Amino acid sequence: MHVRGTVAGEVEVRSVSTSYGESELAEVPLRPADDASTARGDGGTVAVADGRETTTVTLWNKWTESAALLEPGMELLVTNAKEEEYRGETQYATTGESYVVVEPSFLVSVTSIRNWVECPRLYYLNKLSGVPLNYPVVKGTLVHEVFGDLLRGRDLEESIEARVEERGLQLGLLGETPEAVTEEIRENATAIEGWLEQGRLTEDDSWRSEQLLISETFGIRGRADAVRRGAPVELKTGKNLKKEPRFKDKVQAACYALLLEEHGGDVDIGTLLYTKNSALDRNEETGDLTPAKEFTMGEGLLKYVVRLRNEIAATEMAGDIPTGYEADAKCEYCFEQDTCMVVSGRLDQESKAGQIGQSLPDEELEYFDRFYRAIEEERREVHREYAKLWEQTAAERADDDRALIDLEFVEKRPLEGGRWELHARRTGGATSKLREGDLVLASDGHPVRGESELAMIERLDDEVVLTADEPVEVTRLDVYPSELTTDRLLVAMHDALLKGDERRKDILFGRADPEFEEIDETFIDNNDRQNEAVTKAVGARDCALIHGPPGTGKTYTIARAIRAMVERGERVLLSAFTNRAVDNALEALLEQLDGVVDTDRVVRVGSESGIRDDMEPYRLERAGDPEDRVAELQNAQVVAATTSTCGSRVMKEQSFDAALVDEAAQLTEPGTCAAINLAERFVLVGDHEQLPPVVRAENDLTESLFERLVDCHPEAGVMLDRQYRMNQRIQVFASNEFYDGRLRPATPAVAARDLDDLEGVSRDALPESLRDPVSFVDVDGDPSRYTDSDEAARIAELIESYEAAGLDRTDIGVIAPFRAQVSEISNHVPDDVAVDTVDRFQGSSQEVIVVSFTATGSLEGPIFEDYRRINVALTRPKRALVLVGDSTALASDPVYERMLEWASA
DNA sequence: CCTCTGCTGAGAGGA
Repeated sequence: MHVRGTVAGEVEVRSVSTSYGESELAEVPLRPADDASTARGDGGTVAVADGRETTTVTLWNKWTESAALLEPGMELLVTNAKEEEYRGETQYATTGESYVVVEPSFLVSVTSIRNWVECPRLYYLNKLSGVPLNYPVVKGTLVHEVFGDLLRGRDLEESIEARVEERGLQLGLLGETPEAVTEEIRENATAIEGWLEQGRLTEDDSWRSEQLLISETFGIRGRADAVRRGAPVELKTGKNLKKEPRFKDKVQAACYALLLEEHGGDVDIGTLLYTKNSALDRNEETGDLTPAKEFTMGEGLLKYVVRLRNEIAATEMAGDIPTGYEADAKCEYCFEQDTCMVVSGRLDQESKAGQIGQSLPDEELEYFDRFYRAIEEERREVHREYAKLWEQTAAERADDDRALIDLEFVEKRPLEGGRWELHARRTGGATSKLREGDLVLASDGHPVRGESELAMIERLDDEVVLTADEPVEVTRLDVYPSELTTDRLLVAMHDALLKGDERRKDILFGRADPEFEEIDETFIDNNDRQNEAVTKAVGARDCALIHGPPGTGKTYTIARAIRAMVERGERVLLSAFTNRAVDNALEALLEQLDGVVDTDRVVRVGSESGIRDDMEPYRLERAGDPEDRVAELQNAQVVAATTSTCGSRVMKEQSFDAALVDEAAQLTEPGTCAAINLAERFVLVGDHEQLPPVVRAENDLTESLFERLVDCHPEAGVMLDRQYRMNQRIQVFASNEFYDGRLRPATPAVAARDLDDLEGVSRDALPESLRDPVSFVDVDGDPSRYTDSDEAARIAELIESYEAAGLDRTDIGVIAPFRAQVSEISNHVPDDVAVDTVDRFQGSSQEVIVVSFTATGSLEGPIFEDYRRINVALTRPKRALVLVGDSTALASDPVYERMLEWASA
């Protein structure tokens, strides 16, 4: 039986004498995890400390190593345990068949285990500083891709040509030619092909390539290069003339064996394929001509791998930093020795390799610590998402919008290159977070336990079209939780602190004040603050901060500033958190650059699905001739990309004179660093009175660098104060409440904006209660929590009134706080009315906005407590704003009460 | 209690 629970106290390891001799054991007090105990904990009716709640699990011998990692509160799983009666109590103990898994829901990747077994410090450094673009790695990846193609039956030459072409940009940045790369890949691939051919002649092989595997029991995930007759085959690009595979390679294969075991296999053979071994390299001991080395994986190795995995999970849960002493690796043979010593020295960390260099100042060490912890907390949240793949039922996943269940499989079509196109039909109208271009887990029923594969969503309407390596008969799609963003945040912070220049850090840490060059030029002649903002941005030696409240033309200001920089011959990076914001800013910039710079010197970097269709002509194609690809990027005077893409290997090779970051108040500090790390100077543009960064955990990431710097260096900031969007009556509340009354209409025409200005619209045709630019409609609250159907019905009537007065439905937007209410309203109103959450409305505007407050009783709840959300909602309309809600509930909060007074005036 | 965008990935190798 399996025992699972939470460690309920301190664990001690001791020795005992048994009939087999001296043995080690650890007695772990465990509070079993079962549904009953969870329910009781919630209700609080049964004391948690109740003795009967806790049992004891005895871990024997080698498993005591894992026991020593345990802290109270950690999760523990013991498989195949035996039940024992001791003094009238039921206890458990490991058996010869047992595995002990620490924090099983923390999925450790196979690569992590492989790095860790070499040296835990190597694992840490890899996580902290990432792997830069280098040729051996790109070549390795290419050989793997070709291997996969061969297994899927693709022609060798065709595969090599296509794969090299796909990586044109990377190869170009590395200065490689297609011919030289092709030649090298061919050498490795020939070894593979020969070996495959041998197999085909002698036995009936069954193959599967590139399989993504997740084990909920062992807490491991990874992607096997290939599986042959149920056993893992691991491909290596290097040479190995020894008799045995390298130990870390064995460990890697053993990880896949564990993963395969959970998926119904029973494997004890692993194959390592060293593809640089050629026929000429006859092994002296064995006489081998083949690149393949088979080895037997004993139970001991598999258990050892799980113990390694436990060390990683425990370290991550505790937030510890490895020192290298955990391993008996020899530092002098390590490729990363120098890096390791520098990082240890700069961050003042204990390390087996020793430290070199001067430690960072205390405030930087403290900063590193704080943000390292915050980012790792985010990472653990991503891991919680993985765990939900098996902890939640399909229906729960669907309710959380994280899965589409009930798909009907239609067909699979083979694609060129051995991949597959999968078609399925949606049988319900369920919503989900999934979008076209997303990478998902496509399964025939369960994302972990069933047949499952990583797939790309090509189309998502009534029919779902996916592409994948294997032909899964897909009936369900799950969001695939990715650590990529977290990885990049950590690397960005590392680069800012350890690679950033000293002057930059003086500014970031408030040790020096930003300086500005005198500029005697007028850029914008009808708006002083905009002109000042451009002047500051252009003249900044370090940084400038532009605070742009709603409708104040910050996008235009950015575009004008970039044009001025480009005219001075500078190379500029344009960035923002979302693809939408990047494309908006780029659109405005292209207008400014018309006639100033060739459009082929403006490049948009990002994925095809992320970039808006009309910006596609500017998108940097990754595939093609290396020289061409790299020229397009290097010659670009303006490069536009999301901050996340700025952290990619390709972008990290680029450098700029200036970085302009739009919507900077929505970015975490490390997120902002990913962009500004690439430039000499930076300009942040945003509004910290609107929505803050989206983070999973509450921590230091919730305050943006923009907001912190506005406080720290007010002299570097400019606030745009004239808005071009709202009728004056609409603007008043936001101006007073959020901008100290400093926001005002840019022109009398803006101030007087009215529905009557629109063609065919007559304000007098509206019911009297809606004739004012701001109106309030009182609705008795519906007691349900996140929806209000009365309110939705009332909103539908309001829309009819506006339509009757001549307004086009596409000029109306409806904003609600909850997604549930958004879909409730969508069911009541015609399709061409835009209905969305506040968060998604940020950055856009409409002629008429209707806000559904969906609040009853009290306004408790984070959604209402963050007033920045109301600021966004109330500042979207140009000519008319209608607030719909329960006045009693709204009046219970002073800010909302003031809002009511204003709306009803 | 809620809001929710990014990312192809995970692993590529060198004594």
